[in-house]
Formats: sequence, C-alpha cells, structure tokens
Amino acid sequence: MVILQQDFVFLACPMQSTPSYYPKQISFPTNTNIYNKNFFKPNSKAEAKLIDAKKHSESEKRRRMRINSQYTTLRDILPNLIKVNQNGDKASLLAEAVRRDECVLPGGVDKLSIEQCEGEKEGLVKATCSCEDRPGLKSEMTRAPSCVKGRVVRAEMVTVGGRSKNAVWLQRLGGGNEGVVALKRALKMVADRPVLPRNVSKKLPFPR
Amino acid sequence: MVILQQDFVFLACPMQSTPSYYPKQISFPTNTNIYNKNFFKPNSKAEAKLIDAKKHSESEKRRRMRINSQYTTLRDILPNLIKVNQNGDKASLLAEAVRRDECVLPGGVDKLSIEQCEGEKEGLVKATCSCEDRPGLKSEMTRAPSCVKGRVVRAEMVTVGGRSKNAVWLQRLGGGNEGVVALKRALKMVADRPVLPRNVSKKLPFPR
DNA sequence: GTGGACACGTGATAC
DNA sequence: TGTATCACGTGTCCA
Repeated sequence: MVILQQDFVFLACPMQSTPSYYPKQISFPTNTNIYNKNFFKPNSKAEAKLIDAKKHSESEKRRRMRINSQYTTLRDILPNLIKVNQNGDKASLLAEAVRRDECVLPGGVDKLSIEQCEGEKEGLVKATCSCEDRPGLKSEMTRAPSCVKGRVVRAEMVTVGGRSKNAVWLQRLGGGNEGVVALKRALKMVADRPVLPRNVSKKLPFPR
Repeated sequence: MVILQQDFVFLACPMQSTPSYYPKQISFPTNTNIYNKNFFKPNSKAEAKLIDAKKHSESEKRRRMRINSQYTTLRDILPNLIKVNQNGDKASLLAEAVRRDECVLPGGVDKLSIEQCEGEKEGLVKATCSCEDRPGLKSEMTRAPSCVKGRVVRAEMVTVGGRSKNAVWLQRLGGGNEGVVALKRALKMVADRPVLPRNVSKKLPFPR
C-alpha cells in the first residue's frame, strides 16, 4: 500500500506528537559504552558497583520508556469516551484495549459460543467462532447451520493475521437445547477442519 | 444477550485461569483498617511512619496487580504468533494490542486516508474513514464516490461503541491527484455531517 | 490529611 | 558472562 493522502481531523483532543515505539532490536542511543569496564577501568570495587548500578538504572529507564510510549499510543487511538471519564490510568487503558479487542477481533485460541439475542420476537441466535482462516471459511460457516432448523439472516467475518472471527445470526432455531448442541457441533466441524498447506496432496503420507 | 453455550478448545496453550480484572470501584479485601491511626494508636513517630510505609507498599502492590491482570488477559486473547516468537514482554504485548486495534477498529478521532493498493492491474484505491456512527452511514460512504470516476468494488464497516470505521475500495479512480482530492472531499463531507439526536426536528431553533 | 497514580532505583532471576 | 525482564518499596505529585 502506498499512502496517497491522509487527513487527521482532531475534534476534542489537541494535537499530540505520539512517541514512536522503539523495538528491542534497534538499540537506543545510550552512553552505555563509557561504563564498559574493559574500556574504562574503575579504581575500586565500590566504583565498579556504582557503574553497574548506573547502567542498570538507565536500562530500566529505557524499558519504562518503551512501555510508556505504548500507553501513549493507546491513549491516542482509544475513543474519547475513556478520556472524558477520567479513566486514563494504565489499568483502565489496558482494560479498554482488551475489551475492544475481545469484542471484535479473533482470539489466539479456537472458540465457539452461541448466544440468544434478547428483545427479538422471532428468537434470534448469534453463533460466534474464532479459528484459523482459510479460503472459503465464511461460506462454510454460513452453510453449516443447514443441518438445523432456522434461517441464517446475517453473517460477519473479521480476519486479522491469519486468524478469523466469524459470526452467524440464525432466526427461529428450533429444537431447544438439542438444536443449540447440533448447531454447535456443525460449526465446530467447520472450525476444526485442518488447514492444509498449499500445493500439498490431500492424501497425507503418514497418519495424523 | 444470554450465553447459551460456550466452548473453549485450547490448542497449543495450556489451560490458564485468567485472574479477573478488579475495577477500582470495587474495594479489594484489604486489612487497611487495622493501620488506621484513629483505630490503632501508634506508640511513636517512627512506628507511625512504618505503618504508613506498609499501607503505601500494599496499595502499590494492588495497583500492580490490577495492571498485571490485564497483561495476563492480553496474553490470553492475543494470537499464538506472539507467544511462539517469545514476544511476551509487556512492551511487545502492548505493541501487538495497539497494532491489532489500529488495523481494524475505529479510533477516537475522526480520520480519513486514501491508499493505492499495490500489485493491482486496474488501479485499486482504498479509502478509510473513522467517524461517529449513525444510521445509513455505510450507504452514504458507498455512494459518496459517485462524484468521481471509478467504481466501488468493495465496502466494509466496523462499528464499536458508537464509533465507526468504514473502508471503500474504488477501481479505476481517474483524474490523478485531483481525483484523490475530490474523493477525499466527498468522504469528508459524509464523515463530518453532524449526528442529530433522535426525535429532534432537523430545523434547529438556533443557528449552529 | 488521605488515597491514587506514577517514576525511580534496586535485587532477583532467566537466558 | 552481560543483558534482558520483572516485582518491589519508596518519594513525589495531585485531587
């Protein structure tokens, strides 16, 4: 992607220069070398200890900066809501990031959940599923409920970094708890289907 | 929503009991009261100081616990990728959470960006836009490019907490940089339209 | 005066 | 080894 034009329209919050994140791989500009004992011989054991302490505290300071620059970024990208509520402290910031992530994005472990949507006259049920992404996953997810009663009225998919979160809404899912169990089984089969590497024969040469 | 059935299928990572987040409102079970000087008179100034220090360090420990329980949750919900790369330290964890959030979810400030998709023969352009959600926003976003050349081949929307992120893909956007500017202006008009409160006449009784 | 939030330097520990 | 990360207790600032 080549960014052609980018516009930032700041509403409530003032313009802030976001400190960029310094990855561990890129060394920070430090004066650590002058403390190197091979380069600068200390006069005594006490002096050596002091130098070590200084090195240590400076490296810890850099670590804190790395972490805090992430908090600053988080403060910038999270919606204003959290700021006006004075919930800008670290724990609340993290909690909000977790809440947003959990709500929409696929998790790292395979999950399957079925929920009853309240306030719906015709009994709307939402089935959510996180798993590895693969071609055709969404249509398989949408077709899976064909083994139970009910009609798919909506389907959503969000894929990030090879992991996929699928949601399917079903109207008039019949059969009570048995219907729920059957739906769950059908979706689980789709989610559990192994992702075969491309250009590899489906007949595996060894047992799984 | 009523959760009917929820299934967790742990693949690579072992079962972990995630410490739940303790919101600040709910007081932690502490023994703080026994340190209350009105309740338990200290014998000396030194003793009072020691009690204060103890109170302080315990409250700081609770704060650390609040923050760290969020990191644990984050470790659980972020995809495995990050774990196998041994990037489980706090800064990397935060960076990954930021990356995922930024990539898909709407931010707290209104944004508008237009990107050229590389490797596309027919000149595909992606326009992204974060703003307040409102009924009909997606269709307005999809219709907005009608004032420029090109065809909308795809549109996506993610809405979380009243904020919306919209993406529209255009094929064969003509007019060079002028086309980009015109597209930007059209989308900005849609994004900037004020959200009127429900059941309020569109004819405002006072000038804006 | 009280509690909450943060930065700091230090000891422990892992690789 | 040195070089990371982390938890801890403390000093300080602010509401």
